[in-house]
Amino acid sequence: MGRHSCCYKQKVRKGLWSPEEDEKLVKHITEHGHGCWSSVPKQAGLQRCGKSCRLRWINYLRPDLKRGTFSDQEESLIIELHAVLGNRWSQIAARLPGRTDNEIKNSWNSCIKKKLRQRGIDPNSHQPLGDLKMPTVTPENVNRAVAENSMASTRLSDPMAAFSLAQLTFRPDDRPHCSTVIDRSRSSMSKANGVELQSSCSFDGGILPWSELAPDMDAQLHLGGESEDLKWSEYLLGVFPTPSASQTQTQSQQFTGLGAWHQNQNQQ
DNA sequence: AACAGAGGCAACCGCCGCCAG
DNA sequence: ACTGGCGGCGGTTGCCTCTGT
Repeated sequence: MGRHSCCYKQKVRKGLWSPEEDEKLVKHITEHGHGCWSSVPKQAGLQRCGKSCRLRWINYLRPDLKRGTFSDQEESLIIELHAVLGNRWSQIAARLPGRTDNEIKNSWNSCIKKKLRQRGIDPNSHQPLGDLKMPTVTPENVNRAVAENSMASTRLSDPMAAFSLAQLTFRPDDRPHCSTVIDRSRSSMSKANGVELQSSCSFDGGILPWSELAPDMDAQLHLGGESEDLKWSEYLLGVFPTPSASQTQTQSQQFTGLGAWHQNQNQQ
């Protein structure tokens, strides 16, 4: 249990991914798809375990990632979804196109929780701190609500409506800046983007279409926050070719900053 | 300028569920 | 029915950067 067999078979590298490793993984998946993750490291020439490759791809190399600061709408949405789904980050991520469960989880733990407490809201129960009269949003409650609604074609709209969530949303004016700054010098920052995949990279793991869950927020989500956010794809455009361009360039041309990474590695 | 503490974030660990043999 | 392999998930860790002194 735990560690997969592939991790025992060969000596696998750990720690931050180098640009070369990213390049190899992107190249392999772009050309062949990931298929069986456990075989990806070998086929791609990586000394990593399959799980590590999968994680790296899903969280950083996937071309449809948005990255950058969470918009107010996204943060509010995360809070609302967390009130209903709890720590089911993958399901929450499924409602936020371009966001990963890891990113949302990190944001929740480092940023959003703090903000909720500052507002006098318990991030676990989503109720005012010290207010014990209100029914608590527990996993049991959520499960019950979800189960009840799943009877009718697995819709979650009612559980969402069952909880009064207006109190949980942030006002845009007083939010402390919660930034995910793209640091170009950081060694492990992936440089991949704009790669068209054969394999699916859509958010299809959700339990129902986003439009069914909160149809009117869908538009807001795509409009909000874009202007101030440094979009991952935009950042990467400078160092990584667009899909059309990538087909005519060698992969080695698509990555920059190798020197910085080597320097970093040497320092260690 | 140097240091210490806090915060952010990438990656790993361990567990679970599914599925094929 | 059982077992092992694998994908997926959530929790946690540890490194790096930032910020305050």
